[in-house]
Amino acid sequence: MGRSREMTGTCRQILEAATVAFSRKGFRATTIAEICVLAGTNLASVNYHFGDKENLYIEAWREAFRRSLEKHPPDGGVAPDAPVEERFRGRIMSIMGRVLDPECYDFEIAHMEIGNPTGILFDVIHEHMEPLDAELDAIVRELLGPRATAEDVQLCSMSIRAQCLNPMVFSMRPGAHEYLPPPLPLSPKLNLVLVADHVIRFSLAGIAEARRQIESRARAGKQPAARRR
Amino acid sequence: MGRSREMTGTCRQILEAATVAFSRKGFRATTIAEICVLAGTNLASVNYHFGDKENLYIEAWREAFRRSLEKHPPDGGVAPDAPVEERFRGRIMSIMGRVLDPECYDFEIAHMEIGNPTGILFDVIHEHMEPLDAELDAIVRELLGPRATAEDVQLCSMSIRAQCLNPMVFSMRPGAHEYLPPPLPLSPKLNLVLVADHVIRFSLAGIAEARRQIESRARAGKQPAARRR
DNA sequence: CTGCAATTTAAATGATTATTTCAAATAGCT
DNA sequence: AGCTATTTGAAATAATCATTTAAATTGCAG
Repeated sequence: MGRSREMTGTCRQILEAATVAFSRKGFRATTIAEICVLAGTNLASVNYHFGDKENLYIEAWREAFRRSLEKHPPDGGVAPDAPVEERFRGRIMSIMGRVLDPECYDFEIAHMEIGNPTGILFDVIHEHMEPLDAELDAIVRELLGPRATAEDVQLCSMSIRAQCLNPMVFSMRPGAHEYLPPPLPLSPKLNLVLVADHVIRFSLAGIAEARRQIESRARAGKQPAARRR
Repeated sequence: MGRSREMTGTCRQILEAATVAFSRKGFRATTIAEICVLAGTNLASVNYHFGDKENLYIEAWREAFRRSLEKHPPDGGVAPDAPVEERFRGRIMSIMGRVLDPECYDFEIAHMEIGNPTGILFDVIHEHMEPLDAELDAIVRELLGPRATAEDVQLCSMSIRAQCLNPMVFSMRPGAHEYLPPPLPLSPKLNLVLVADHVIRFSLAGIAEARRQIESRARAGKQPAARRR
């Protein structure tokens, strides 16, 4: 079968163009024609190599995710036996790195999909993201101490993720305004390390406070004749 | 001129249908036909009463914002001379109320606009939101103490807003799954008071930590022969 | 009750835009 | 040279919508 074991030039160019295009405009607003122009290939190439647009969408997200994690390992390069605060820092740096890195498209595509759902991507995203989410949750649980309930963990994880994903919600990625029509009202010049450091300190303080509350709640519920709420 | 001083039945019905429709699918994906079906009016009624779709979009957001604030006053019902923590709590309750209340559409429409910008709404949104944003910033500044820089305030405000808006990003508003195709992976049963209380405690702790850092930074920069970083 | 202006209606206009397919051309390999 | 994988350009196919128009209707003032 000639060349093309996997990923001949055209194929790869389409894939890369697709990740960019889908991350900017989402599935519906992106046209195959646009992708092909960006990829420098013929209009028919997408259907030839990927069958249809939906399949390309899935493959593009897979590829974006793979490359994103390759560049920003989820543990942030921190050893698994490092102190929990260090492991926490590593995770946040990794997530925010992926969110803010203009070469990473996985979160952007996922965000577009959530904002204007097609349903095409939910299985793939869930399958790939869940393990990472669970690992972050485990670290948060560790920080909250042994008395933390699942709900405690969920609330704190929510606060943390919200902060990490926020720059994406407001299109504050570097270069975003080159393709986004109107200059958005709030767009501080942000610097990964500055923001990530802030998020880490802010969140560790929030978690410590939650832990205090959890432990005082546990004390109150144990020592005297148990009195709930 | 007959009846219709302002807002005859049809007009109001269109406006209400439009806020709902735009908040669900954004400007582009919403068709005039859809709005008219939802409003129970004729297809031509939008053009007759509002001129065109863009103008309806603007009017719909205006109306959604007005009603949202009417239901959830920005100060959360806390007196202006209350302690700053109380005023902070009031603001958060108000914002999260608006975000999570299924009858409020202002944040949802704004979020759709940000995710898939048309530019049509930016002026109106900015004009209406800025004062409120500034008021929250002022409270954060108060909490951070006199030594806080604009950047300190900005970072903390960002963390707070991120947490408040997060439920919207993940379509966790009550009833969202009735019109959103696929059930999203993470959708905890959330309760306004529970989540808002968490956000308030979490954020106050984060702010307190930031304040500590600001003040130790100020001490370090003053007393000894100034040594930065 | 008449006539006028505001509203509502149904149908059509008109213009656009995109995915997919196809048959022919090309290029690489043996 | 001959086979197969790819690339090409163009066309087929299809699906929509915002907006306009002219006719019908409504409600009120005179």
